Amino acid sequence: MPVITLPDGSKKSFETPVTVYQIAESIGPGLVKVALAGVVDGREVDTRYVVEQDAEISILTPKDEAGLEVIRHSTAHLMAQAVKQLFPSAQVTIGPVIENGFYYDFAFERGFTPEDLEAIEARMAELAKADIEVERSVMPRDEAVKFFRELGEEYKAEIIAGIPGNEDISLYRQGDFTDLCRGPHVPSTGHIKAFKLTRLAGAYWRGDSNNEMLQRIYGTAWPDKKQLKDYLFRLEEAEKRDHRKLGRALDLFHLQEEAPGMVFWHPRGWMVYVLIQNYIRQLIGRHGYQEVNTPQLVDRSLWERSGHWEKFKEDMFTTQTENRDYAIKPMNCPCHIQIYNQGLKSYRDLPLRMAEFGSCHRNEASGTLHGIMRIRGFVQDDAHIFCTEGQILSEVSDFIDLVFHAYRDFGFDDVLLAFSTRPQKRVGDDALWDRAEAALESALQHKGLDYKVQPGEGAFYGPKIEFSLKDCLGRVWQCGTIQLDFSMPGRLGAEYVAEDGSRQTPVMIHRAILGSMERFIGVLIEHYAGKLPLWLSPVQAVVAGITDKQAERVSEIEKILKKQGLRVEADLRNEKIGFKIREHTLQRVPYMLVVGDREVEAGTVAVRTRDGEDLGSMSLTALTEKLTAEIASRGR
RNA sequence: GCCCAUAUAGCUCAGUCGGUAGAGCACUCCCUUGGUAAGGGAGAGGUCACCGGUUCAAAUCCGGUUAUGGGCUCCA
Repeated sequence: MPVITLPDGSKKSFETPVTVYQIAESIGPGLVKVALAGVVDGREVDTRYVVEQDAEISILTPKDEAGLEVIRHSTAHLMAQAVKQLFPSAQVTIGPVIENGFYYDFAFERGFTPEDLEAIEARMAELAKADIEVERSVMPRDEAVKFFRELGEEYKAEIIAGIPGNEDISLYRQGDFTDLCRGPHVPSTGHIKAFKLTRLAGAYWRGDSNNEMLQRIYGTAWPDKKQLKDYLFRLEEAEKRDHRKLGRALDLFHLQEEAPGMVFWHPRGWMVYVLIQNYIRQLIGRHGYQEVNTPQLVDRSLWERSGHWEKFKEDMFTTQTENRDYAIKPMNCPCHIQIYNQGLKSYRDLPLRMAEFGSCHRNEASGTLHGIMRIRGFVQDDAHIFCTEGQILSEVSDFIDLVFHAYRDFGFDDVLLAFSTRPQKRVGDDALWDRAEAALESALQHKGLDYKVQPGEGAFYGPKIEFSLKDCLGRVWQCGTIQLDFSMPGRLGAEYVAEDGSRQTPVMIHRAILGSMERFIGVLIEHYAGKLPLWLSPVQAVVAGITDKQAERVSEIEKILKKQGLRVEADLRNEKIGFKIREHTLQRVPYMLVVGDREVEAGTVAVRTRDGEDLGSMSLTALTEKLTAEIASRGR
């Protein structure tokens, strides 16, 4: 008879086989009400699952991450049930759990409308209220295929056909709706208490753009109404931080129809841009990089030799004169090799680190464009390191330090690493790839860093490490990258003279810290909700008088602070001080320096932060010291 | 590129049944000299994204194009 071990180590023995539900019952009446599923010896099961032998068991409730996933998964089923009731001709396909919610893809002869969504949501609420039991059953594979075929669910039948023949097919039935599913699911629909359908989208069957387009409905689900409300509130917060909104509101940049996917930088935005560039310049200068600049327009033949033409010709902008075809450069590496190739290099020249704020254009598919985060014309903080195989470890290692240092200066402490290996479509033979992958991974291990492996996700010429940072809302942005390339230098004829006088091909390391300047600025804007740290603020302080009596002193202060290298503006408009403060606060200007008769008299300014904090009056010297210290600390 | 939606003043948006367009903010001018998030008044401002169709008549209905938004696919 089963002896059950609970998570706290306590044991309970039962006379006869018991269900997870009964176990919950034996622990306490409160638990029974919230029990969603169980974990038996590490396997998630329904509450109706019968435990016959000794086992370690835990009960999943809405408080557990796994319990919440059960709710979300069951909400997806609930949605599918509602859709089938309202639109019987829709076919169900897949409906997985995703971050914060779920989606379900349907094959339907027309698109769903927002009105449909409301109807579906209303029906879901009814079905949840009816508290319909959810029952699991098992069917042999062929029978299951037949079952779904007869229902007209061709996609489900196709999914089952792909499941190994020896596996049981489990089905979940709730009222008139049956779905193929591994489970577990909530015991009854009444456990689904708080959900909302959030958006409609198209999605390809099996994620393949050659397949038909399905209708996807996204939803979110939570243990209770309060958590749902909190989530919707967080969504609103994210919307307020949207870099496209802030970019306009703070007069940083704009985009317009005549240049899709390309940015018009306004003075304030460009100030941020240049500040970041100068920071990177200074940083990599200390790490032995030399900055270069290369042409925008390069003959097609170079891209053919580099291998880009074959793989990316559809995505490159091209132009021609009388008898030559050019491509606007989509990346900088082939050009950097041209500089390398000028003059014979010695092993003594290596490692040679060549950096460029390389302006690149890629004809990204129209549907992928997004604000300044995903654009067609962008600038990479790019560099290529030419070195020997023996130098890889120290170069990669140094770069990892560089990335972490830079991210911290920008205020990001949480950095995630991913290691990507050889993709299907690639250049270079397998022996090269073996060496490249081993070199990169050993650098990673040498540093003792945690990283995720992404098989097949490498660039076509070599494996890579990607550096992603987490912003204050927990969103992850891939920015930095380091990629080993054992192929392109050889293809483009780069070589050096080794110690023994022989000609050797250098290894090339592609790397970027921020990735695209545009995208990185977009990330910064959203991370800080526009309140850029002082060192990056386009306007660091505004000086304003109470009335125009102080105008002269205000201008004088502006001049003094500017002379000290601070980015200061005077607000001499005929407006009340409250109005000026409101405007500059909304513009996220870090400091307001208010000058009234008292301050003129005392030779001070009254300082107020953009967060509304009153720092009182201080002398210009004290102010400058404070600001200088804050600037020096950057985003740390 | 694919699916769905959207496009009206500088910005954010309203515009009913098809009858030549409206608000708030911003802008200009005037009054106001006011101590920490909006002082008051007046004025100016629109080829309703673009092209075509239906109609006596189109911001409105239909078709196409472009861009934008949400996804999918892609991302050297």
